[in-house]
Amino acid sequence: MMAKNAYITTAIPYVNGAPHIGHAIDYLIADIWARYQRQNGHEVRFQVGTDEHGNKVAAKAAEQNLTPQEFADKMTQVYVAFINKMNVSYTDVIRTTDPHHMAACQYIWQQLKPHIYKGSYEGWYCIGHEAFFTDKEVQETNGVCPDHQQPYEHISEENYFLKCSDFTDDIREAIQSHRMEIVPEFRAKEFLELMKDGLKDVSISRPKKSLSWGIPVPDDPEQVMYVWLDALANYITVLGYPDIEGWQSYWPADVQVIGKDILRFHAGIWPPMLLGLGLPLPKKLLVHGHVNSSGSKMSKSVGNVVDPNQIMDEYGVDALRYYFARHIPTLDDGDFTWEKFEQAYNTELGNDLGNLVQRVASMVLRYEQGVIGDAPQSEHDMGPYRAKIEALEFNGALDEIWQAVRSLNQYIERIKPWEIAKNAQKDPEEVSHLSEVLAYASGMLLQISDLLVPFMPTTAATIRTMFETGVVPNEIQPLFPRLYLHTPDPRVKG
RNA sequence: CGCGGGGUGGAGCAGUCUGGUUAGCUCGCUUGGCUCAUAACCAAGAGGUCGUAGGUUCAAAUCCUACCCCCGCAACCA
Repeated sequence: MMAKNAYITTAIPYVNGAPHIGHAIDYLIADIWARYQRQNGHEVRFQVGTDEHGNKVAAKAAEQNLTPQEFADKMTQVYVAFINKMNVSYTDVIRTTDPHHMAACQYIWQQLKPHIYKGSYEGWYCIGHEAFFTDKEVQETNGVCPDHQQPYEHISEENYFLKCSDFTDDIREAIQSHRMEIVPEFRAKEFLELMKDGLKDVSISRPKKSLSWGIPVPDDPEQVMYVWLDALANYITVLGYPDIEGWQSYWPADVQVIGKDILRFHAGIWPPMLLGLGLPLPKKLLVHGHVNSSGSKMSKSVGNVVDPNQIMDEYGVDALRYYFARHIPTLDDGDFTWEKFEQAYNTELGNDLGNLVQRVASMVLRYEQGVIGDAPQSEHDMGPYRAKIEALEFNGALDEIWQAVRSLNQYIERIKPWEIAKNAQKDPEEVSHLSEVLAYASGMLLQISDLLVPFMPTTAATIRTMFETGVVPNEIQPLFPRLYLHTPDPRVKG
């Protein structure tokens, strides 16, 4: 069978702030999917990137006495370093300031011209910022810009608009028929409800005087592209659209991973763009939830923001990947607390998995001098695991892996290799029995390690190298040593 | 009557569409067992008016009605 091409995308973060847990979830979900597909022989293209235009970036750059490009370069490095640290197996990095991307956006604009018209955009404008603010922001600040101590003005200006409304019926049909499936289902319902009166046209440009840092609109030097067209286009420009051969073999994307906050743009603006270009719609939009902290939203003012870098520094990448993959439901909101995290780390990673690996390895060392014998290949039923992954419920797939971990622990308890070892001193037949049992256990661990590959690639590799050569190395380090950095250590009395 | 999601033992969830064995699972807790292992592992147990009140039915967490509570969203928030 020929390897099938597969394409998965992540939302490109706006570089005016540092990477946070929301981004981490995005990358992690996409990476799990990508690694799973590769394991199954697919050729995977996996895009990450950064969104770098706009006034906020220009303003931040000015604060630091940098040009917008210099600032964006710096922030992109921060993001790429973060993505690497998470061990994300991306294949492409797209930057909205890439010359090819910018040229492609201008091409896209030209192609979309039949669906673009000039209109006026009304909104709340701050002269100090030279920018518009949303109703929400205006409301929250009681109509006065906190930075400039000036009331927002309600003004209107000339903009180009994309006629999303032209595509309402088509898109509704695509969602309902699952030609563009929105997962989970309730998000699809939510969006269909939102668009029931038709998609709204969206402003896709700003006058140059109010938005300087952006891609120029073709044939109109007074206008600059606003974020939507610029940022959303990345999903195809990164593949080479329109002029670099090869993009056709990856578009439409199999899965586009997004957060629930940006569903409306990916379901209401992006598809009209694609249809306007005559391109097929993505097959799936995977909408994940948000991560709360102790039940409430993470916010700087509440002071409950958790830095994913800290988690990785303290417990390692795979511990972060594990917690967010298993304890944050893939398709819904979840909760992070240090207590929950450390609990999961110590019990599930340390006691269940880590200790299991350790006990098997040490028995092979102690009873077999490290040499793993032969055993009939046993197959744990992978059906439920696969079903969960196909359904994009990665937390459920991890539950299945832990079933396997548990049953191996039970098996060892039932067979009691340490007793066989005692008997083997008198009864030579027990020698081969013991060898068989430990070989079976080692085989199970190899299988578990395969199942872990998409989720915890480093751990999976460690387990594999430990058992696959047939000789267990003498030095065994605990996979997940117990850590009590944020909760009291129960081993310490008093 | 804006829209959506949800209320199941201490915590997190499954089960609800297609009513029907003792309401399942993970974590925590208690007790027991074991000793290969990271104070780990295994077993048993305690703990639940399935949000509230009605209704349908031989039978409801599951279907119907009303109500209460929590959480998101409410179009340019990258």
